[in-house]
Amino acid sequence: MRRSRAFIPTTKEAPSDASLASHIFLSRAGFVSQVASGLYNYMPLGKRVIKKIENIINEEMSKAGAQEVELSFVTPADLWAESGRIEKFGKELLRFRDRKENLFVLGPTHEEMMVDMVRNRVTSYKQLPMNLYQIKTKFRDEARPRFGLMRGREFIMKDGYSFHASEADMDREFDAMEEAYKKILNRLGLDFRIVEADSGAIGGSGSKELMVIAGSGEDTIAICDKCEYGANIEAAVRGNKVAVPDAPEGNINKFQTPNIKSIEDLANFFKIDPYYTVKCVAKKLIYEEDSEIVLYFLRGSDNLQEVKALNAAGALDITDASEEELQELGLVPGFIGPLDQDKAKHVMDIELKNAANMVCGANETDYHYVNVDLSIISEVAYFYDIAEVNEGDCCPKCEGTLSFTKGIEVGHIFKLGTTYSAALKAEFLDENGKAQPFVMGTYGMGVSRLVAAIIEQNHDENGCIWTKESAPYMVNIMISNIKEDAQVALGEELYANLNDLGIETMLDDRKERFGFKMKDAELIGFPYTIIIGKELESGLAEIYVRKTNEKISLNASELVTKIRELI
RNA sequence: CGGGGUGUAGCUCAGUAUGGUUAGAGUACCUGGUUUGGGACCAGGGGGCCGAAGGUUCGAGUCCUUUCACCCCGACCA
Repeated sequence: MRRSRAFIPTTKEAPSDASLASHIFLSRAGFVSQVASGLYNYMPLGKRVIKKIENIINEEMSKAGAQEVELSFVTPADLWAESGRIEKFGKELLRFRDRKENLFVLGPTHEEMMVDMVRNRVTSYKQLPMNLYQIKTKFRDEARPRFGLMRGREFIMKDGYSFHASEADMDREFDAMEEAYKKILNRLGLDFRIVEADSGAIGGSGSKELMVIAGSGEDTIAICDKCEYGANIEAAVRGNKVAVPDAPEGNINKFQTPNIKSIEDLANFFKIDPYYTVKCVAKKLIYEEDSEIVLYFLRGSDNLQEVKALNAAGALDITDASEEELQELGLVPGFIGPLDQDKAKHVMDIELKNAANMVCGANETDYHYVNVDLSIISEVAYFYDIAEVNEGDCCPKCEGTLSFTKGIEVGHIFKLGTTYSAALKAEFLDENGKAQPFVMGTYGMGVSRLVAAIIEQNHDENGCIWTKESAPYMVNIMISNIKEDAQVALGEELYANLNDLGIETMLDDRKERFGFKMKDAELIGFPYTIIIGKELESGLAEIYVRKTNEKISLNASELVTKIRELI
């Protein structure tokens, strides 16, 4: 492509609302333009990057034996009613009626559609397993889209669904997809981590997220410094503490603790480590029909992980409980303890099982118990892992230490089981001629989010730095002075040669000054820029490497060879 | 969905407290000239329903009401 003819509207200034590097540079370099909240146009460069990513996905999916399909974007609301997700998805589903007043939704994900396409067409175990996927625009009417391509309302996603006759076969495919996804991200040149994730309300036996490591990521992940273990903070677990603080000694006793309500005050009052205090976090759990107050007890040194708390109660939603609501139940905020607790349902953190030498509320204003041995209630109480891991905690898999980092979720793979096939009555006949629902897996990867993730991880103060397999063009040939015939001649010659070699090349043939064109090349982020300039008088030219900022000076005749060597 | 903010040229923004000629700057764009290794310079030029609707006024970008859009914090996010 000739730069003089290309539609690449670069700008010196970023849109005022952009704060993230990817958002700023993708806008400034003319890859995307915003249309409305969460809606973006892909201009030629952006479209090329999208295609690059899609091609890699297609190649790896094909190698893994998956077949590409394309499902209708507009989907009948009936299907969503059938699976029960029309309520669950709520306002994120964009609904509308056609001229015949039939209700439709724009697909935010396509489990229902895929199952619908397969049911009654795949009817025998002999046809299984089967893995179908598509790369398609999705629409979720997010309450608050943000960060440019990172979280749009309309976005491009690869979504795949596999159908199996058994759990074991689904597990096998799940692992195969994890491998395929690894290859895709490696080819894109990304630093990523595959982490354990919360399976949430969707159920299933497992889910993993593919996180691109970036400070601007919206997810916190806990990773081990010694092994491969990594998990979303929502799902992270920890190993046993190596060193625990010294325990206070004594017999159980009731102590007056005037106005001592917080863990900090309590620890100071008794001069003990918060590790030996019992914290109570009261939450209101929302279910389909009603709601209730649930008390969560955990060590004073820990914090409640809300997603875990939600899962422990099997509720739809969790919110804070107000003091009034607690008092109505006869609870005394600040002094709530687990002993003789009959006012509200409660959940104990797994670490409190048989914990000794604890200080906890006495369920009475201004009183706490000390030296409590919780083994006295450990037979009857409900224990669940509800604590959020802390930095410095032990890895659950090895001797290592956990630390936190931020990640961008670019993929999520799920073991769905029979959730959707059962709801939509998608069945096959097994060896015994018995009808069984498909055992399913689902595999998502955010294509447009990957574009942003690549730049989040690969940029500097001057602009984008595309990785080799994601770059819109591999080489940019810059003619420094368009009035110098020799420079133009060499540029044209190289342009023709590189194109013949199948190397995607941009020829910057604009009548602009050197600095202007360099800034432009840096902003766009071509991996390599051939600079044809003054030194041509002595037969030399340069190759500028965007990633390292180095300039390699060499004889003009060696340029093509060197480029082929570099790419 | 709660709380806050902003809408003026393609883009970034002045101007609005205190209403008053023809609404400004930078940048981008067009023409001509000079320049050509790090976002050049000179001269000339085009470009605006001041988000929209209603109102107050002799007069509204500026005051009032309504509304829409976008952004930020939070809640939410297979």
